[in-house]
Amino acid sequence: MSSTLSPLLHGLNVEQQSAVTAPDGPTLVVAGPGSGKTRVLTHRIAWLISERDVPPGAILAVTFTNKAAREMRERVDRLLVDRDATGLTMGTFHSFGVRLLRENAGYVADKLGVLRNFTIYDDADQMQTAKAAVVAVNLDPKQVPPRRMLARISAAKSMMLSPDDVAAQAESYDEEVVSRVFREYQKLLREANAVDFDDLLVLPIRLFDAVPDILFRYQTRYQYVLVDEYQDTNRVQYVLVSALSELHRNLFVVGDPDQSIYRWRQADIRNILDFEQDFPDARRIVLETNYRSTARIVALADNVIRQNQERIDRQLRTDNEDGEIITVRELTDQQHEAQFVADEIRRVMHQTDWPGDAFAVMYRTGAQSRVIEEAFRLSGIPYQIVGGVRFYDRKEVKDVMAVLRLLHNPYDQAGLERVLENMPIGRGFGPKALETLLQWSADHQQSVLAGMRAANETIGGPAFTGSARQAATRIAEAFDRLTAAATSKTMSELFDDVVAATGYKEAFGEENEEELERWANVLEVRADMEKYDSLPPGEGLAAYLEQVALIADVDTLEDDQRGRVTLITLHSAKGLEFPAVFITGLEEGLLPVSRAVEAEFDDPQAIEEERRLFYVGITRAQKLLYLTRAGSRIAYGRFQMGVQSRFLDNLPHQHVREVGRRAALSPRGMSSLTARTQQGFTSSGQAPTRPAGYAPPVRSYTSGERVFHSKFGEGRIIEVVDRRDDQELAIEFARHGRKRFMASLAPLDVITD
DNA sequence: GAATGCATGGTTTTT
DNA sequence: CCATGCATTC
Repeated sequence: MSSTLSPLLHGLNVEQQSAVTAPDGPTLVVAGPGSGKTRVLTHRIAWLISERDVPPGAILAVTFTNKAAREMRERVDRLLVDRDATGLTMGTFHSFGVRLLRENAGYVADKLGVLRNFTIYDDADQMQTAKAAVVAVNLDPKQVPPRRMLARISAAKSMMLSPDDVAAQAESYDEEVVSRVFREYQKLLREANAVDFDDLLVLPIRLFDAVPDILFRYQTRYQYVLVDEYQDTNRVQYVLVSALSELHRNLFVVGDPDQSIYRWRQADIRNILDFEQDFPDARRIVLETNYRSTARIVALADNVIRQNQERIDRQLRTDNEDGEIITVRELTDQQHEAQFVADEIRRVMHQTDWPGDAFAVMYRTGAQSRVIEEAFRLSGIPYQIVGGVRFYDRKEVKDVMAVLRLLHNPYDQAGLERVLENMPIGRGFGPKALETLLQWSADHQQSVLAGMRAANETIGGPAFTGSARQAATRIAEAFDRLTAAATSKTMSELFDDVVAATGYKEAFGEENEEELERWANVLEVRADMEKYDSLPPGEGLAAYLEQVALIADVDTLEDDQRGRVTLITLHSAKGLEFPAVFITGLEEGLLPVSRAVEAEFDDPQAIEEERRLFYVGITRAQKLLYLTRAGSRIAYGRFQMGVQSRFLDNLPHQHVREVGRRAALSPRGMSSLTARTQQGFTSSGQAPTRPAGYAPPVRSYTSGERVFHSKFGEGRIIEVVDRRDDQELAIEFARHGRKRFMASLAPLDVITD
């Protein structure tokens, strides 16, 4: 390396540079929001390749989403001048897990009993399997909800517990039940030659245990292991990463404990907090200068996160300018809230020329997007939703996908059930026949398709009734033809065969608008598959299915969707940034979510995680930040009064302007309706008490009041016109004459003296 | 075995 | 409010 500064270090601050050029050995980078974490990672990788001559194939970088991986790879490519990053392994934990299982398919089949063409079960498949498992162990799905079982099973897997482990540790009937369902669930997965998301992490570790040579090969290969979002890794991921980096010990992790928001998914914050205990020689680098947000936003974020008890004290800093004041806004109900967001986006767009994609609207639960969507449609604001019903979750898309899955993995029970239930080809093959088939498959260790084929074998075949046998024969023939097509035709040709052989097209009416659209979605799958036409037939199918299984909501977020406002959950928003951010639904029960509020006394961590989530949202904003809430909203079809979120307490009032209805804010703890009624009967005339330091509540202005405007200085209100949710003010300024403002938007303070 | 209608109960968050 | 599951009907 020459003595001149590497171009890779240009524009990096001292801490960032020391992270990028950190010597070998374990390194922990604690990176606050907007502190250039992605830059550090990409520059580090580029630096290893170009300055340290590390072969790209010796580097493994793990990210949280596919999108992040994609972007990071592009950035590394751009940073490398006369080299390229071919061979660099970059992806999510799950995609890496799949890759590992595929690369060692022979051993995986021998030692773990999972064949090379395994299917990755999605949520619905997992749920179906969990339900079948509950039934199989003679329990009632109504009393033992499969949903909850699935959560428990997933939790167990995340901690690398086997059904036997769970059984051994069981101390209650409840845990006993979990272990039994877990064992059955696992058995069903194997019968279907399927894996769930957790298996993608657990199976590689089991493989390493079974065949240490394989682990050694990967340890040798990956001289450098880098992990992004380390605060959100769970136990399995921790074990995987530790194992892989054990030989070279070049583990470089980046994370921020304050942004840990996946505890419910067994993310273990101790992974990052204890990093230095796990690796006593670890180097620690702290990035705390924020380059993303205005000083006001940073101050607010800092103020919010400081209220968490369980945290390492850290100061967020920025050299950015103050920026615009932050707006806290209360609206009467969720429709008004949505309309406010729409109107405000319109207004700011007009004023700034920012495109729609400069804006993001965030919320705690997916259900909240609906009303916002409606308001946007009415206002003609283009938007894209992250989450909600994904394209690949649409029924018609999943139906077609199920056929493809079955062609790839003839054991795929969940796939077959879907086909039989929803496609014309399944006519005449009902639940009874299915049960017979599944039983036969389990008994004979044969695939479900093989069972269909064996329908006419009088000895040893499944004991179908006459009509079911006919149907089975028909189905078997269709799948035989399709299986042949799958190995000889391109993906788009295969698609055509699939819809023809299953009679699926006929299932859609011609006149019905909705059905036409659903059919259009099916055709969209074809367009999607065409991208894989260039691959050899068998491989195209495998690659396509895998891609679809591991795709996440954020992965579909398009950067080139110019002009579209992003609607997104707070969870999905992690790692993103936008010039303007609206965080909606700042109400008790929503943010923090009710489950956390209920658990408040048993589990204070739950509320703290909610606060971190709020913090993540705040720190996505670069220039403008709005926090909104509705005074009431319709939940479960019923009217409900809202109580302001505790997270709006104690905001630094110099950075915040609160605008809302005149109605007093109710104290928490009782239903707001009750609170208001009680207030109505109080004769003391005293305002309800508030926690100390609470910023003055939003107020309505009255004519004659003296005010201070941040730009025009002192003035007096001479006219007030009430508007919906707002007031129009005419103000006479001492030095600037008369001006008109909307109360909600003008940077005004009332001069009380 | 399929279509239709009613009741029920459920909402965090996601790879 | 909604999606899902179950019962009733043909």
